[in-house]
Amino acid sequence: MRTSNYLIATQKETPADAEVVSHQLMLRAGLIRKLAAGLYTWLPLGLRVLRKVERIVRQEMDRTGAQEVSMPVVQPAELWEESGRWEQYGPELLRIQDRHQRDFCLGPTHEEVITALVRDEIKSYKQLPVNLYQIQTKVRDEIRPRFGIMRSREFLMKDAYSFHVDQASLEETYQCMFDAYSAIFSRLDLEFRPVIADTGSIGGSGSHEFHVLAESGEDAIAFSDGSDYAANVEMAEALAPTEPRPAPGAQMQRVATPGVTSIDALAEFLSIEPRQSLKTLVVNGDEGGSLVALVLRGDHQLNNIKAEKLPGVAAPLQMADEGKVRSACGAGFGSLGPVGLAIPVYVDRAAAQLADFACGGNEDGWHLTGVNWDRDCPPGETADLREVVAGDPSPDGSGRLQIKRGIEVGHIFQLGTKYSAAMGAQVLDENGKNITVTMGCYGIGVSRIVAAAIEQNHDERGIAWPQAMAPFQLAIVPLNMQKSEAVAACAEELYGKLLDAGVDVLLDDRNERPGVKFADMELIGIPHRIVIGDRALAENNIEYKGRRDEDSQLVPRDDILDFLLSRLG
RNA sequence: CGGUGUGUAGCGCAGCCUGGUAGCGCACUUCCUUCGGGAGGAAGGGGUCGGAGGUUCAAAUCCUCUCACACCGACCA
Repeated sequence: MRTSNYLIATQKETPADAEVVSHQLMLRAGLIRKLAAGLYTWLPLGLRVLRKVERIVRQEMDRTGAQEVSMPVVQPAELWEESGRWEQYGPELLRIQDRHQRDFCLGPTHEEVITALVRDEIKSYKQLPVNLYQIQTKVRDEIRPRFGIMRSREFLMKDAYSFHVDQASLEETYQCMFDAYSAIFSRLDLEFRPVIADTGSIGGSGSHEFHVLAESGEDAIAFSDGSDYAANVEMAEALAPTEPRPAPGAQMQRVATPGVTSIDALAEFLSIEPRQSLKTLVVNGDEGGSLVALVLRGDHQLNNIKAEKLPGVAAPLQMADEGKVRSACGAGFGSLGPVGLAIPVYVDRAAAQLADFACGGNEDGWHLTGVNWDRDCPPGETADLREVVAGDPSPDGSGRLQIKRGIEVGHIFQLGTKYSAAMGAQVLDENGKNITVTMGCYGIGVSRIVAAAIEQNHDERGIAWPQAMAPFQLAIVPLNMQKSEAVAACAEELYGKLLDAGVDVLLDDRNERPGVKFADMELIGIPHRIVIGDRALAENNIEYKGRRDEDSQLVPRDDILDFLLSRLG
């Protein structure tokens, strides 16, 4: 490709509304342009990157024996009503009507469509297992699109769905997908980790997320420093303290605390550490109007996922209305505590371990100090409620947890029969009896990978693509090409030979000054660059520089082709 | 959805407080010079100032409504 007739839409200035590096660089390097909130046009250069990622994903999926299909983006409401998700999915499901006022949605995912397909097409256990996938635009009307392509309302996703006669077959394919995902992210040269993930309302054991590690990641991941345990923090169990609870050492006292409604304020008021106090959160119960109290140590944070799985607690988790709390507990937020509380109480394991603690007095403006479980109030039911923190013991018993941030780029999931049962996807088994098929689903955020790769691979001059996803592998930068016949001839000759060798090469034949060309090629992130100029050419040399190299090196003109081909692999 | 903030040329911004017919840098077009790290000069093109309504002789500027976008929050006891 020649830059003279290629859309190089680079910008010197960073658009004001781009927050994270990948978003800024994607705009500056001319990979994408915003159309509306969370909606982006892919420019030629960006699309090349996207296609390269897509190609690797497709190759690895095909290698596992999965078969590619293509399903409609527009899906009829009836299918979603069958699965129950027309009601359940919420406003993220972008709903539309056709000219006959029939309801449709734009697919955020394709479980319904694929299950309907398999229900109609697959009748015998002999046809299973089967794994079908597509690489297609998904639509989710996100509450808050963010970070450019990272959380957008339209995005490119690889989604695969497997169908099985039993759990054992599902687990086999699941492992196969796990391995394929690892191969994909390795080929893309990304630093990633598979982590144990939440299975949501579906339950079951099998779900992993694949995270690319990056500071700007929206998810927190907990790792053990003593084993290969890794989990999304929302899933990481906070183990019960091993030491027994200390014996009570203080008397319970009622203390006036006017205006003190937060743990920090309480700790300061009483001159204690937050970890010596309790916070009491009230959430909606699963029966109309019921409330449940959740008690945590003052310095700990509630884990919503853990909380909403507790019996009696409404899912999704919802904080109770303050008015209802006041009438049920006698005080508003900020003055609540477990002593004398008339609603069901769950106590976090760490909170249950405290003695002589401070907590709200269930009376506005009053707290209690020197409180002890059993003696002063019933210990309620103990549960794991809190978010793990760095330094906690690893749930697998070896090592301590570290917390890092990650960008979720893949998710694999053992679905079981949630959709097949709801939609009646059955096959005949070897005894001629109908059985409901067991399903797995496997997603990769193809467009998100592009942003994640930039988060991991950039410097002050721009993007530094991993080789496998660079829009072009090599840039040829001829200097003063319009005047110097020697430079032009050499550049054209090399360009032709590299094209013949199958290299993705970009010839910068614009009539621009050298600085402009260098800056553009670096911003765009092309991994390899050669410069052809009269000066070096007079010595029969050509200059080479890798995108991450400090300095350039001279290579004899006769050797340059071999030199480059060996570098490019 | 709540809070905060921003909408003026493709991008980045000034002008608004104190109303008087719109400006700067980059980018773009033409010409000359320059040509190894985002060149210099000259001459140009491009904006109904997000939209609607109001006040006024006069509105980018003041008032009302509205739309869009961004960031923060939705973990608070």
